[in-house]
Formats: sequence, C-alpha cells, structure tokens
Amino acid sequence: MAKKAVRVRFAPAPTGRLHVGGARTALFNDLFARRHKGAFILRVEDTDAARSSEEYYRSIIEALTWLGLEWDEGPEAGGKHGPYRQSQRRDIYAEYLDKLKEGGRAYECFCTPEELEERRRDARDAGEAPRYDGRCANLSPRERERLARQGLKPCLRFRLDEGADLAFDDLVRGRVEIKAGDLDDFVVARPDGSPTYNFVCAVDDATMAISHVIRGEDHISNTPRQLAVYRALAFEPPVFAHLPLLLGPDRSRLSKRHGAKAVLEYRDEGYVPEAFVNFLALLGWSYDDERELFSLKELRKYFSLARVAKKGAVFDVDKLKWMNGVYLRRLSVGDLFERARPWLEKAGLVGAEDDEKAELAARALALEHEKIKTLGEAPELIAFFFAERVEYDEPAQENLLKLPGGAAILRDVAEACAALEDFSAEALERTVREFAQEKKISAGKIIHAMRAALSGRAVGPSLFDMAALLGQERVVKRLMKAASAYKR
RNA sequence: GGCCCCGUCGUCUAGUCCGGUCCAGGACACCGCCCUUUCACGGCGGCGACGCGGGUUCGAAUCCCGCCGGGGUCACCA
Repeated sequence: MAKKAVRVRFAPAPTGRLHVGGARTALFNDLFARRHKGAFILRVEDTDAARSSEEYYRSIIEALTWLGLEWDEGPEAGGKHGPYRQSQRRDIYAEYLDKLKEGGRAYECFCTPEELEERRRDARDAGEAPRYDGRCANLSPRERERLARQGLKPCLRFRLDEGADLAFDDLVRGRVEIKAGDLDDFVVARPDGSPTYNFVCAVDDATMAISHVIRGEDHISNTPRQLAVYRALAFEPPVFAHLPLLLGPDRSRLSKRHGAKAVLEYRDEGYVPEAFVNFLALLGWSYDDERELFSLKELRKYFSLARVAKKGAVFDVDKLKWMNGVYLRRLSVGDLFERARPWLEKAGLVGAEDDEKAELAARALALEHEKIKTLGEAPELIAFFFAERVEYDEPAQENLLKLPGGAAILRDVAEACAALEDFSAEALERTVREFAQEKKISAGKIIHAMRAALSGRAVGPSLFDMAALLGQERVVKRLMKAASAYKR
C-alpha cells in the first residue's frame, strides 16, 4: 500500500484571538508535518459570519507568525486545494449537500429551535439523554408540503445509520468505541442553506486531502459524526489524533476564567517565541526522561505523536518564566538589548536613535543579564541608571541606616570616589575596600549602603560594575545626596 | 444524567505496550548549604508521587477485575 502524503491542518475560527491551547494544537500540526516532510495547511473556519471578524483573523496570523510556525497552504499562501476560507467554499458544500440528499442521507427537519430546546430540557429533567428524536426523519412529501406552507423553513439533518460502527483508531488514545446508536441525527445545514461544522469539517478535510487530523480532545465526540459524513460521501477518512486538553490550575479546561491569555499577550509581556514554543511543546509531549530544551528546528526533527501523553496538562507559568530566562541568558548582550528595546522605548528610557542613552541601556542590561526573566522586566531593572533622582525603597533605606558612621562615612566615600582618576570597576573596588579597612568597617556594609545610595534598591548588579557604568559624576552626586538624606 | 476520555511528586513528565535493572528518574516551584558585595546565575543536597481495593505471579507503577476521583461532550458554535 502506497503511503499517503502527510497533510495536516490547523483550522481556527476567527471568533477570538489565538489562545495557548490553539497555539499548542497549531504547533503540533506544524511539527508533525515537518517531521514527516508533509504539508501544513491553514484553514479558516469562518462560517459563522456573525462572530467571525477580519481583525481576529489578522491577530491569529500574527500570533502564528510570531511563534515561527510556517504553513504551506492557506488564505494568503495559496495552494491547489483552496480556497482556504470556509466562507468562500459555499459551492463545494452545496455540491456535497446535494449528494447527501440524492443518496437519501439527509432529510428536512421542520422542528424549530424553540421546540428542540424545550424537548432537550424535558429530556434532561427526566434524566434522559437529550437527543433529537428523529420525528422528521420519515415525513411524507405531503406532510413536508403542509409544514412548508405554514411558513416553516426546514433545516437539513444527516440521517445516521443506526447500525453503523463509528469506532476509530486514535493515534494518541488508541481505539475509541462509539456506536451510532449513541448519536442523534445532527443538523448539516441551516434553513438558509448554510452548512454546519461537522459537515464542512469533513468535506474540507476530505477535499483538501488531509491525511491526519490533529486537534484537541474536545473534538473526540465530533469524530463519529464526521466519520459518518465521510462514509456517506464515500470519502476515505483521515487518521485522527486527539491531543489532551490544556488545563487551568483547578484542572478544568484552560479558559479565560483562569486568566488564560492570548498568545500575543505573552509576547507583549516579554516572553520570547523560542521559549514559548519550547514550553508549549512540552505540554503533552516529551523527548525522553531528561532533555527539555529544544529549538523549533529540533522539535521538527524529533516530534512524534507516539510520545504525546493522554493526560491533560496544567499550564504552569512559573516554568514558562524559568524557561524564558534560560533563552534570554543564551542571547548575546547585544541581542538582548535589541530584543528588549521595544519595552525600553515604551518606558521612555531610550529613543529610537542609537545615542548615549541606548549605549547606557545596553550596558546596564548586560549587568542584569543573568537576572532578567522576561523582556518586559527590562525597564524596571535598569531604570535607576536613568533616574534624575533616586528614590530609596524600604530595604535600601535600611541598608543606609545600617552603615556605621552614616552620613559622614558616605561623604568620605564620595570624596574618595571624586578623587579617583581612573574610575574603573577595579579601581573603585580597590579604593572602597581600602577605605573600609582604614575605617574598620566591613566592606559589605559600605557596599550595601553605596548600592542603596546609587540605585535606591537593595538588590542589583555588582556594585562596582554598576558604579563604573554610572560614571564618576553621578556616583559622587548620588552618594552626597544620600548622605544629606540622613538629616531628615 | 447518557456517551467518551483520563488517573506517577504541588506542576510538567520518564517508566506502563515487551512485569524484575524503579524502596520510581529528570525538570519547575519550595527549603538548606556552597560560591558571593545584594539579587540572580551556577554547584551540591533535601522535601515530595505510582488514587483505592481485590486478583494473576516467585515478583506489578507496569497484566486483569471492581471501585473512586477528575475532565470532555451532549447547539440550526466551531
């Protein structure tokens, strides 16, 4: 048997922004396609005109692009199985809808949404499964005519074959057994003729020659219905792989109620795509018992559905943050600055030009390199280098107070600094240590007080590096300022 | 409630198919120590899990049965 070419798709509905769950699904599709040298198709499921918007479509594309995913066919990429927006595939659906009708696999149903809703409620109250009872399944032509004359517009339902075995072999979960008897005749087209999800999904996957449908576990229950459509239309069904869901801290499906954010929000907070993708890949997939750092390229080489877990995974921001730090640390100081630049500009620390401010920011950031976890933290980490006046936070004030000799000592330190000809970190350190010894004060105390005076904080980069970067003038000024603050 | 899926440290997971090498390995988080001018980085160490009950077996996280727990889904939304 000739192996079918691998073709997978990611099919978002542009009714909202791309969230982490969707991003993970898209990523796994990309990885699977690359791993098997197949094609990755982007299909836009915009049949719900009321809820779909061009703006959401744009933002989804933006998010996928940011992640670094690449699709071979899609609305803009083109391809020979297009169009790739469902709103432009009406003719195709109409054609297959006709086939369904011709084959007697669809029938008109005159029940109104209100009636159906009521029946569902009753069934639920009676503790029964709320399923369509098939009352319109065998309407005679005369009855149909009578109902139509009453002004009722029928929708079209799929006629399920009660005896059909709709089980399938899922690449992640193994065999999933579902009997047709557990399902009801579902709607394939609304009264206005517009087709619904389970129908278009099957038709699209078939006509786009999709070989593997990789999607979230929440679609498992739709699979038998789609299988039934494949069968009725004599399509060869694809292989299915249902990914475990992404969970919130309470282990229910991740949603906005858990503060689940859109992918682009993570970008805006300063997470880098290489870390985000790496982290996402590990949510449900693993390589072995220890390796967990992978580039997109490596993921595309190693990914395997066989190693996808069945259990849902909780999205752990702490670990994402750690991983982001790992990737940030791997950057050269120049790259780190360039990537943090948008945040620095937004905070007003640097301008668009490469001037002294940019130079200072780049060097300051280099001193905070091993500490930064997200690019969004960059401004607050180095803001004190730019501050006109230093504000002392609580711990800083304490360190200032803990300095034996207080203001007088600080003034002496300032003088010593002012007297330096060579204002390098090394010279500075030598001077301060000698000074400490001379005054019989622990170097640590002086260093802590100086850090407080220079940055207003108790934590920060190596004091001498930071002082050297600040420059003699500012250092002396800030030390004197801190000394005078004691009197208050 | 029906149907479907899932169940190893707090979290992500390795191991489960082919039972012994697992008194269960790695990572994040947390705690301690070291390095050290603080924080961080790094190093070392610690805490911490096979949901429960039966069975099969010389031996079970791994096989079988039952139970319990969690989740998903039941739209003219996708």
